[in-house]
Amino acid sequence: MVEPAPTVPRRRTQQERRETMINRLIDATIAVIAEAGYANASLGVICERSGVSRGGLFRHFDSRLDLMVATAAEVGRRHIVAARQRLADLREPTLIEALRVMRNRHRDVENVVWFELMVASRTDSDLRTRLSETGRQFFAEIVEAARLVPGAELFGEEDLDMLVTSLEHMFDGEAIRREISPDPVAEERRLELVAEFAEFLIMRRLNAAQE
Amino acid sequence: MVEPAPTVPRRRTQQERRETMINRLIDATIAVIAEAGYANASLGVICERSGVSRGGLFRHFDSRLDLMVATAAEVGRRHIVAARQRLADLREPTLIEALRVMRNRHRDVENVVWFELMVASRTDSDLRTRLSETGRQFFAEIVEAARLVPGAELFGEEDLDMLVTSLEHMFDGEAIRREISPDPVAEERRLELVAEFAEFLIMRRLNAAQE
DNA sequence: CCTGTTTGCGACCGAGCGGTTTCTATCTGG
DNA sequence: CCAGATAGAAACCGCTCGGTCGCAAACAGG
Repeated sequence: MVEPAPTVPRRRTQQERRETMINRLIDATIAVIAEAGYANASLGVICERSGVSRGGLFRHFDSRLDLMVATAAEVGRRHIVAARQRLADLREPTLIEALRVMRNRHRDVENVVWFELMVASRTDSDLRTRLSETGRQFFAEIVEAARLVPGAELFGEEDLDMLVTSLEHMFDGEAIRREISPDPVAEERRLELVAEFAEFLIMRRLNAAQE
Repeated sequence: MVEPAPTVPRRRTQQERRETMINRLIDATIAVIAEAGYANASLGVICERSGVSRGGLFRHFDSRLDLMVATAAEVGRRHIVAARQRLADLREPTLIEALRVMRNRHRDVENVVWFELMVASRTDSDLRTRLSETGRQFFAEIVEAARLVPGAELFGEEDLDMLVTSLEHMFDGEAIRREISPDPVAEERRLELVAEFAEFLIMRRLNAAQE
């Protein structure tokens, strides 16, 4: 019993064929949304990019919306995995290190795609409906990941949620702005400012707890 | 000499005809972008909304891009005018009042349209190029308007710019998020938090100046 | 009032869109 | 090895898009 010659591709199961196809499509969708935006991510360019035909695409996704929903779930997943990984890499991250991780995450394609989907959701009720559950889960997992940062234990769920959301908005806006008119000096100062503020908040909590 | 009967519209100059036409088109464009987003603001719906024909539109704007650029200039103008007005209304605004003004501004149609245009700019190089000058001017005027807030005099141009930009990003993000999944409690807490932080910054500046 | 110019209209155009259909290639279970 | 099922390709469809064009109405100025 020998393996088939390497020139002839080995037999793949239907499930394998299916999964590679879906992965290629989602990868291409992520790349295209990041480069061209949600509205310009047409099935034509996604198919071209992924090397999958239109027919092949519709075999696995019933509509463009379905593809976008699946893509949202995937970028959300990757975002969380990467964020936890980066935070775990530096065992005891300082505040500014953790903030830098967060900022870098928000500059990555995954988060840019998520942002594009959120902005599109505002004016596309179908997309908004379909993404609502994914979104809730995603936001919850973000806050959960934020628990890995020292000092986070001082804040209740609601406060931490609000803090993290505020930072997300700031870094999202910065990520967009820097692709229009970059300002690295201000970016660095902003990071330091936020770090100082976070330390201020932590100090205040500690003092309050002491009394 | 009598005025013509009111049933017969009075004679208008060519310039008047032109200006009312342009105003109607830009007003409609603002409304449509705010409701449907930049990508879905097609000339068809803009014409329908404004009551102007396609031919009429192209008499005054050579392309959709030109219309969008003109719209950007107009929303920028209105945003600044309104912001200055609101700040002037309360003579000596407290920090939290000023922040509330800013937040309300960012929830208004004008700023939503500006935001849509900025997000679209990221992936549309033509739009980005055409809006770069308008954008620079706009950002500068925002920072200038921020000088009306007591405490602003403590900060240099660059620092104030960075602070205001950070707040803009936060409020922009919040304005989008609240149309997807509103959270009024967190919004209020966020405003208070930011006010506290601003006070913290001002205090630190004052102490630093004292030494 | 009358001629030339500007303004406004709506039918029309090619291109690209999301989605369907038809047909072939590949895998599956017996 | 073979019949039925799944995967993948490509031509095709109706529709909407931004933009053009020829014509009629409204204004301008002598």
